[in-house]
Amino acid sequence: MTDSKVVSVQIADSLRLQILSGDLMPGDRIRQEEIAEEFNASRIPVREALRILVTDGLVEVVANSGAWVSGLTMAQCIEQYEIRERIEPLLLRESLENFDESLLPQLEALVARLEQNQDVKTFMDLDRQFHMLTYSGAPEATLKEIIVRLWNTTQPYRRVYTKLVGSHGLTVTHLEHRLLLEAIGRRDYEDAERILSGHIRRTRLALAQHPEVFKAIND
Amino acid sequence: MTDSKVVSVQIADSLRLQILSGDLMPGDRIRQEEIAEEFNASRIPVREALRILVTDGLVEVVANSGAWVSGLTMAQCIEQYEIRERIEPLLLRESLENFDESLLPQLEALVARLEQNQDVKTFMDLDRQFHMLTYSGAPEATLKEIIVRLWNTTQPYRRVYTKLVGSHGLTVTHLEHRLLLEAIGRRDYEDAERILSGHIRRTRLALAQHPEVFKAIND
DNA sequence: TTATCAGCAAATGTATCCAATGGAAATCTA
DNA sequence: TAGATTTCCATTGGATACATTTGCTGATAA
Repeated sequence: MTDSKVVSVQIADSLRLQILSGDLMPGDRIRQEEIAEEFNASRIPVREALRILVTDGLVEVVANSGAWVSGLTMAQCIEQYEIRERIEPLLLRESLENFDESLLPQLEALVARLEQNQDVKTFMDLDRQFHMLTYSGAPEATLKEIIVRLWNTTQPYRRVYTKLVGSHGLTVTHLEHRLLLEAIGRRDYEDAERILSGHIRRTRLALAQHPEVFKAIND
Repeated sequence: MTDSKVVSVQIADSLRLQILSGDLMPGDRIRQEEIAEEFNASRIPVREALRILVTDGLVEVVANSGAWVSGLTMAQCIEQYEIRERIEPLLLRESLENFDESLLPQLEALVARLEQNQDVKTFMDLDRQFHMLTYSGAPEATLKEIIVRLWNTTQPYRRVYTKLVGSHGLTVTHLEHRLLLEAIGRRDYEDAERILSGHIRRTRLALAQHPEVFKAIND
């Protein structure tokens, strides 16, 4: 039932993966017939899939014109970081109030792997896993949905930025992860919130100093 | 083009109005065929419309089962107010940094009409107009979209609550509107942000004291 | 009485076909 | 030649028909 035999959802899942992996980039056009052929399906489920991805913020559909992978201007991307800065600490607190302590070793392991990692793709994956695991105690509601959406729409720019600064541009990131992990271990909600807010804020400021990231993607 | 001859968008607009007006309530089922007949259309554009409304957070679609008007538990509604509390001040600041002074008389007029008004439906309408007008200087981007979505999904509960407390339960609201208007007139961003945050917070706390609002809607 | 299961009806999911839109090349006009 | 107009075609939007799923109903048995 959850493995979703519904074709439209399968197509949406596949396209989502392609976008988040960077296989499809902002601005890329998505033609219904092309995708339909790819999945041996008709265009109907493709259209449903596109609407689902619009809900995720990953695709833009224009009537009688077509669908494109969503892109952000630098101003929009920064705005999304400002939003995250204000609401992710809220999600973290919700999560910590009901947190499963047995997950701490997994968090620790993720931080360790992040520190040793050199590959950009792996970094994106592990970083996301780490933060989402810190949110695992929070209910599956609007707040989490909004935040996942913000992570998704900013992912292409985060990836290019990460590639740009390289692994030794991430030393502060690793320190912040350590701090966050430690605060969570102490169940110090307030400290954790503050660290997380600063973590996002610093990333935002760093991004703001690299307009070339956006020029690179927006052609 | 904006008058949208696209049937799916027309249907979505109509359903959205019905939900926001309280004509359709949370939990109400939406049958594709029924809507299709109503608009002399096939089920295809109805399905598209439902997906659009999912994006708005107004409808939930379950595969192979059906579509319903979205509803919130009390906890979810409160969470949405907490989100608003943190991000609407941000939108307000964005707006005020680029605000059209000539709109001040309109804001003033809306506040005055709100104070004199007795009707619940009119209150919902004017209150929304007032706040949205204070946001009119902000760019049409993710932040505004998120906030409109939060206003939409919480609207049924706000309506029932407003009906419950009656017009003399809104005296503090009117005072807060006055304060907000005055701060905007002075272009005092910081003060405006604080007043708005408190305005939302107070409403959240008031709602939290009336669980019967949610029981009334959730059957 | 309660639980279970087969079968049926109603609603959703998808395929195929046709209509309508919008952009771009091609043609015409001043 | 520049600009406006027309024509054409690729692509999306919608209608009809059919396939699939769901969940109800009622009969049967423990």
